[in-house]
Amino acid sequence: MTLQEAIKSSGFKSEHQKAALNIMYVAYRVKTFISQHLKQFDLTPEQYNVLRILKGKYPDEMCVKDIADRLIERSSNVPRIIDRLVIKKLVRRIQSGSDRRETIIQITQAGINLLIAADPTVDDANKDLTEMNNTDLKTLNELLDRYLKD
Amino acid sequence: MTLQEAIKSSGFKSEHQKAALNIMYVAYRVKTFISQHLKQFDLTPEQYNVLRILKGKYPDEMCVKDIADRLIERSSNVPRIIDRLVIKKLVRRIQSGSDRRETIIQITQAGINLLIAADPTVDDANKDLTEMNNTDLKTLNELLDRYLKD
DNA sequence: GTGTATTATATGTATGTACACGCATTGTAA
DNA sequence: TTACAATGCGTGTACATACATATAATACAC
Repeated sequence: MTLQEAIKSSGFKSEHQKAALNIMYVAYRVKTFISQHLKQFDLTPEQYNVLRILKGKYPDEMCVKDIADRLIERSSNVPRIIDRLVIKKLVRRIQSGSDRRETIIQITQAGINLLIAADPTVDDANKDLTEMNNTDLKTLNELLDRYLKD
Repeated sequence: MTLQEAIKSSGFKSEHQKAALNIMYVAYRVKTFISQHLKQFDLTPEQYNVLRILKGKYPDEMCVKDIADRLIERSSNVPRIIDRLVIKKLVRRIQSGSDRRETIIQITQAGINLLIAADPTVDDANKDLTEMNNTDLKTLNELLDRYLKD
């Protein structure tokens, strides 16, 4: 379903306006799709992303700020996402020794195991989203890389 | 800033994965940018979209479902967005006569005036987001239109 | 016409966001 | 050293989301 069909409208003021709406529409669909596939693991996309970042650095330690810097959404709310991961025992909070302002976040073995189970599902979901061939995907990525000014 | 710079990573498993992350990253930046420009009008992007849909049909009447069908996010929460617009006297709720399950939502003159003030700002913001020329924007839109399977 | 399914709207809960702020700690300049 | 600025983390509030559910009204099968 294209943007026009989705919002029952085809009157766009400009390619600029259509592009902005189009990007947000496709992103919404992508996020929803991934979210549905993560549900079986009782993870939200945000929780999954935090876990993925932690596993990527494992066994290196990361503090809250390190995680926030690697998130797509520059969330000021990483502590609350971590709260929920701690409750599920997927990560641990440890007071840093070197800088006592920092909280070190460690992924637990349970967190690693959950990611090992979830990752193939997410990879498959990313591929199932689209039938686009690799050439077109590359072009799309290049255009998206150039879309934002700064 | 490209996706790689933003998330301090360049290791993508595939063009599929990069495209999904890229779309969500650019969408996040677009939404944040528009949101900042709407702040001066005390509107969230969601509230702005609902108002814009109502003005687009004005003076035709719309019920809650009609609005939801035209939103990019297929929100089940249009009633709560309308709650906030009613408090600001930008829209009115009216019980439908033809089908008493429906609630007719009318944009008020204050709502129309606010949109008249806000629309040029949003249009400018859409253009300020990017330096991309119209040819590339068209290509981007075509690729986005083809990205999703269904 | 009656009973049941469907539809339109609203609401409760958990989760997420932006923004503002508070607190403790660290860095730095006088 | 001491005062002040900056940093890292957490939290309060308003707003938004998904999902499940509730309620009322309508549609439909029989």
